[in-house]
Amino acid sequence: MSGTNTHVPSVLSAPLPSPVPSEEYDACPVTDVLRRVGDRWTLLILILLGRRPHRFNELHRSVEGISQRMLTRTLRALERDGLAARTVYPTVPPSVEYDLTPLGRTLLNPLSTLADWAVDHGAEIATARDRHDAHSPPPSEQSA
Amino acid sequence: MSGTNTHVPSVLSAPLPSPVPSEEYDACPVTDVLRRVGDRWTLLILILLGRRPHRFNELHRSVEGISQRMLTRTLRALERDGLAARTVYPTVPPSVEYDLTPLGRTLLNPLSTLADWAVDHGAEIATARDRHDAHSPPPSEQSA
DNA sequence: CAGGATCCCATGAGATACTG
DNA sequence: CAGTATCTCATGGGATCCTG
Repeated sequence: MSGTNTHVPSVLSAPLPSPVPSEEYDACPVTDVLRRVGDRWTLLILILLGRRPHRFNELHRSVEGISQRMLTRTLRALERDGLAARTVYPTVPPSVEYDLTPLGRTLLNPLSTLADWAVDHGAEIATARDRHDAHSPPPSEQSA
Repeated sequence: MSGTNTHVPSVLSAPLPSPVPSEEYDACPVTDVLRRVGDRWTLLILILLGRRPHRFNELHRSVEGISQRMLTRTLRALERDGLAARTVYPTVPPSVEYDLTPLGRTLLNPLSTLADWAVDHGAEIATARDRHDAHSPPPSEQSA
C-alpha cells in the first residue's frame, strides 16, 4: 500500500452504526482492539513474544519497569483473548512459558503498520504539541 | 501488503532499546500513539472527522454517549497533537468547525489496517474469551 | 520461579450546572 | 452554540507482602 493514496480504508469509510451505542462496553470491535492494545504494556509484551517464547521472569526483566502484578494481568488478558498461550512445565521449581498463538501472530503486521506511522510522525506530533503548549501554557506556577 | 506474509515488520523486529525505560511516560513513540488512540472516543472522532469537517454539536450528536466534557477533551488532545484543526467562525451564535489536518489524515490508513484486523478476528477473540471465562469463572454469585 | 492478595494513588470518564 | 467548572465513580497501574 506504500504510495497508494487512493486507497479507501474499508472500515473507516463504511457507515458507522451511527448513533454509536455505549450499552455496556464498546460494541465496536475496532475500538475494542485499540483499547486492549492501547495500555501501557500490552504492545511491548506482544512484540517480545512475537520474537520468541518467553518465561515469566524473562519478560519481567526485559520490560523492566513493569510490576509482577501488571505483567500477570497483561499476560492473563492476552491469554483470555486467545492472543497468547501459557504453557506450564510441571518441573520444580515451576517454569511457565508464554508464546503468541497463531491469532496473536496475525496481529503483528497491522500493529507494525501503525508502529511505522508512529515512528515516521512521532516528531511532528511532538512539535505540534510543543507549539500548542507554548501558546496555551498550563496553569502552573509562574516564574516571575 | 495484502497477501505478503513474508513481510517482516520493521519496528516489531527491530531491536528494542531493551531494558525499556519508563522515565516519565513511554519513550516509545509506538506505545505513545497506541495510548493516544486507544481511549474510548478518539478513534470514533478521527473516523468521523476523516469523512468531513464537523461542528461541535454535530459530533456530540453523532457519537451519542459522549459527554461534552469528553468531547472537548478529546478534540483538544487531537488539536494539541496536530491531528485535528479547530476553526472558529466569529458569528453569533459562535460556530466552530473541526477537521483533520494532513497529519491526521495520514493516520487513517494505518488505523484502517488495524481496523480490518479487528473486524476479521473480533469473533475469534470473543470465542476465546468465552471459552476462557467458562473454564475459569469469575467469582460472582453462583446460581445454585 | 511464578503469581495471588491487598493497599493506595493517578487518570479516565460520566453527570450536572453554568456562561460568553 | 460551544464550551468551562465541579463532583463523583470506575479503572489503570505501582508497591509490598505472601505462597505453592
